[in-house]
Amino acid sequence: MSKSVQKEGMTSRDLQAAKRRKQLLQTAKKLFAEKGYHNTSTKEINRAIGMADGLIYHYFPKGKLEILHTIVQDSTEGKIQQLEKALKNMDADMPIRDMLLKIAHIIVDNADNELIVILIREQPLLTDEQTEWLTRTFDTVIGQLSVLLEKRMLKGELRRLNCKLMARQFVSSIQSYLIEQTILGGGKHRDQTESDKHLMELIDFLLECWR
Amino acid sequence: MSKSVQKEGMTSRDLQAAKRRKQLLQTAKKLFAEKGYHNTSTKEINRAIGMADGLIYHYFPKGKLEILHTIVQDSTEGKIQQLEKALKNMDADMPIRDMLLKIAHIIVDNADNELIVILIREQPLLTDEQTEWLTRTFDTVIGQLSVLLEKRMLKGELRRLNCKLMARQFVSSIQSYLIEQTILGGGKHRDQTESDKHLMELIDFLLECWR
Amino acid sequence: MSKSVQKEGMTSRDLQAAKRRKQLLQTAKKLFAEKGYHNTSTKEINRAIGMADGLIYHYFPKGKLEILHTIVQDSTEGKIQQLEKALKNMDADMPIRDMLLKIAHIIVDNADNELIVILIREQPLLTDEQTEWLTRTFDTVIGQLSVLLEKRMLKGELRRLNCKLMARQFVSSIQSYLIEQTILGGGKHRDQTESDKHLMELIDFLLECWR
Amino acid sequence: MSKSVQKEGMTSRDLQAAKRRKQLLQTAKKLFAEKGYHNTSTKEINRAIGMADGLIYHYFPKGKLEILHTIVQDSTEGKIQQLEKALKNMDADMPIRDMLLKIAHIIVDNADNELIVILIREQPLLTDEQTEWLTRTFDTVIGQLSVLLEKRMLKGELRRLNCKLMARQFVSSIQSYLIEQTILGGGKHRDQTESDKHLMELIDFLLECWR
DNA sequence: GATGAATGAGACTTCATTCAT
DNA sequence: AATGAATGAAGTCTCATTCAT
Repeated sequence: MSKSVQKEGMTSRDLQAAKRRKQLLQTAKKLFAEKGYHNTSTKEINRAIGMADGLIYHYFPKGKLEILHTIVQDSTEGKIQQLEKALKNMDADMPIRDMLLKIAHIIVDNADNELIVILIREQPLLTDEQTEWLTRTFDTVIGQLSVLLEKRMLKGELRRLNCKLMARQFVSSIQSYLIEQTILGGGKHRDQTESDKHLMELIDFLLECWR
Repeated sequence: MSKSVQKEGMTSRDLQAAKRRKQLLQTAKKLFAEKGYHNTSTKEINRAIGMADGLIYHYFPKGKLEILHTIVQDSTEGKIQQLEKALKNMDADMPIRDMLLKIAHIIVDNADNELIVILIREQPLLTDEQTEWLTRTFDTVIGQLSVLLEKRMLKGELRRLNCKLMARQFVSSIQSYLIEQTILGGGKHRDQTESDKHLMELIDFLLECWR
Repeated sequence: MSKSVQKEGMTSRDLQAAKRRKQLLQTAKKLFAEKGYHNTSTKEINRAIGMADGLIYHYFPKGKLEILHTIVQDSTEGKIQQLEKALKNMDADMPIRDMLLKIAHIIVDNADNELIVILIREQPLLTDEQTEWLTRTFDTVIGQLSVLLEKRMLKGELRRLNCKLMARQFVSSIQSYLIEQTILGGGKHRDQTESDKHLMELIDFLLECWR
Repeated sequence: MSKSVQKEGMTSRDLQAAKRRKQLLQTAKKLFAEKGYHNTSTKEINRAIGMADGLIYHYFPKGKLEILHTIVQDSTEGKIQQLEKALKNMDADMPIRDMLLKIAHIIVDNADNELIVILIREQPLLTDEQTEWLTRTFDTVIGQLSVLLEKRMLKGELRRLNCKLMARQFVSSIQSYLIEQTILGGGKHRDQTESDKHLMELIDFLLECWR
């Protein structure tokens, strides 16, 4: 009876416990992203949610590292599927500019900033499986994206160019944008509108290049 | 009297000391890049170069963090100047493809992989000055590059496009390439030839887009 | 109303509870003997019998130490009486070899191996009363045994020797045998037949010495 | 350059360190024997010798268990050789009573009480090698002792009996004596004279049996 | 310059025990 | 009776740093 799935038949106590666990993960994620895994003590996590020191080992018997792994697992789980599905169901008749914008948003919104920071900064601490996930995600997106671009090319909406490289170019742009916003950006928090404008600018330029 | 510059009048003892210091920095850099700053103990560094535990504070009185800062300082020092100079002296008559390839190589070779990993992973530990260096480097390269591209555009070698965005696109591509090779790549060590081919492919595609 | 004695008028719930309690004691005894008291957590005991963590304090309100004391109490209770009775009722006409063998078996069978390990290893944790039991048992056995041996001596079945020391010699032999089988033996589990043969050999040799 | 062997060329600092290490082992041995391994905290050991908390890991990097293993190693090392040598060099012309007394004293004096308590109580924590040492010691002593007894038998000083079993009987007696003095005896500390008298009594009785 | 013993704060973790449900 | 979340003291261990030699 998985704690995270089974929601019916849970007593209020189970619910409370599930809530604690979730809160613990959220707080740890925030702190890990902010200050780094090694710079965040378990005590600090506990204090942040007003929890007794030992309780962490009730929820995560293998300790602090299990928390990190669980955070990454929970945050990435299903994301490839979501991405693949979204890309697969992309409407072929939608204007290409709208399509690219939509894809960009899916990637950017899907990738929460805290997760990105953790994945990059704490990568040596991740499991092999999780490290592999990073690579696979890129490849998947590029693969499916190049298929979509190819269709547009055949319809004459784009010049005849190497689709794979077009896809890589698109992903590189988004990646740069994300890294700038998370790792390098540090404190600069631009507002949503400005962010959107930046994405739009990127995509319009790409289209100009590809037409 | 900077230890690393002044070479005349050094006794053999001074030379030995300078050698030790250099070795310490190299080893620390390697370990920091491999396992992260917080996961590398000073003891580990000392053991790696067969040095006594206390001696680290002779070379770096402010301790471990000073080592990190020195590594970053030494590794980045003069790099912007080198880049600026290289970009400024770029031959205007060189075929554009060769020019872009040369620039790409300057960036890639300039940026040693260990440094990149450290700059990205340990960014919160860097001094403000060093953090700023990261941003300035990008801006500098993009600025000068866009000037170079504009010249080519005026000569009719490129389509009329936004030069700033072209430059960003170029830098994003290189950045993606570097990140793939360092942070994400993990164990995959491609050989030099394959790396060169990849860079060439990127540039040829960019040129195709821009013409 | 001792839970382990009173069997009539028990509801099925009482029976279930009595069963649990017994199972808990058995499992704890096994684990304490195997890994030591301090190396066995209450959680481990609970998991082993599939019991909730808190329930241990329903059965043993004073906690873990009470379990140890109860194990020792239950295991030793009545054993001196049994021994005394068995020794007292020893048939005076039985061949002396059979008598000694019978006594040896009474001691060995009476002393279950897990109990011996616990008594010796965790002796500092026992109550004073229980510690005293250990000494008294030895003295009792030696005292009564020496009486039995004296009778045989008077009947001319044995040489004229110090009966007390004969008894001690007998007990020492059995003790060595038991310690070899429990503390030192570790993994070596000889079968019953071989064990019996060893005891017989010991006794035949003693008789040879004493005749 | 082994710390415990090389004594020449040691600076006063080395000597001081060696002294500390020895003191640490002695104190830990005493405390482990007194209160048990799990009941003795590292802090307690440190306090007992006025040492800083972390220093234990300078001397024993693998921690508390390494201290126990070192204690057992140091205490047992060379003891078999000593025993074997002493038994081998036993004067064949010495009166048999004196010989047995001497052997008893070698065993008893060789076996320091703290070590015995630790070996028996903490046996599950020992290395396999150390556990094996216990068995081997018994076998060795019994083997050599039975050779010595056989010689006496051939000289007519003893009856014709099974030498191996005689040796076992001797060792069992000593073993019982030791266990009584250490594990079971608890606080009772008899004086040396009384102890000697007890051993003598044991041996005289054995000789009476064997003649 | 060099050594490594010494320090002690603080990290992670375990565990018996309590208690609301 | 039963559950398992909650508690917090205490344990083991790590580590950057200091300092006498």
